[in-house]
Amino acid sequence: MSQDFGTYLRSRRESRRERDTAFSLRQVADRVGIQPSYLSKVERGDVAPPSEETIRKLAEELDEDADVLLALAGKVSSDLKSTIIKRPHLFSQLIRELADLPDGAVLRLVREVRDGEW
Amino acid sequence: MSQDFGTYLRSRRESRRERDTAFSLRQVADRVGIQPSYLSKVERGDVAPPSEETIRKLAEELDEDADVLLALAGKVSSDLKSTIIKRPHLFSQLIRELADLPDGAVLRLVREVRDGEW
DNA sequence: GTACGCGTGTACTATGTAGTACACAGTATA
DNA sequence: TATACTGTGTACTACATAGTACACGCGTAC
Repeated sequence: MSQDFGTYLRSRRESRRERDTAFSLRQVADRVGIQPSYLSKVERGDVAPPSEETIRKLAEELDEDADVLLALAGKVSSDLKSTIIKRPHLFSQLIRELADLPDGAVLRLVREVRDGEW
Repeated sequence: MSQDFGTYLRSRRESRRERDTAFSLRQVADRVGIQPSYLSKVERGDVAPPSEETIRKLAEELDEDADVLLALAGKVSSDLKSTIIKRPHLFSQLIRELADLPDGAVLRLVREVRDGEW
């Protein structure tokens, strides 16, 4: 499950590398501010996924969705956490209500909230 | 912030104790399966809040809402996390959309989903 | 006046998290 | 054939998490 994270990360990096040699493991690690050996271990799932902060930097570097990358690492963005924590009863209810609904229904809800007057 | 957790826990326990002497710190700790000295430290904010599992037991013991207690401890229920992690893009969007809406609007949404045909 | 239950202080621990530092062998480059 | 860059192996670390174990002094009830 957190093996997925590394595998995905590597595939994304390798993919970018085909067009741009600046996406070697070493150079990405340098730009993100971590040791290449560490990134190597992360990509091979040899160690647990990095911290949220490091994942965010990797996401930006590779032009990926941070929320998705965090999810692959088994984490939830800290801003979402704090939103839930501010009104736990309300948000817990809602999320449990939506847990089993199909994508379409949730998406419709997202749009309704965004467009509608709430 | 996690001082709140202990303070709240103590007040809830003391409150129940007024009517039922079985709610001494020692007895609650015993029933929950932790050391009294540890619960003492938790209630006084001397240590960080316990694990989710222990918080759940405390919530049941004191007849409190687990989500609220977890929130006071700065945590989000793991079942909510995994719901978000399964569809990160969808749920992250939605939660950010709702973050700044007033309680009433979110509540209306909860009800709408529960009652409506979705 | 002692046994009991109470909350608390001190000391310690196992496991997880999030990495660093450095050396190494292989490959490409000049 | 040096040089440079590549990914990786090994060893180590600081800090956080989630507690346990045991002893202590205090008040109360018998």
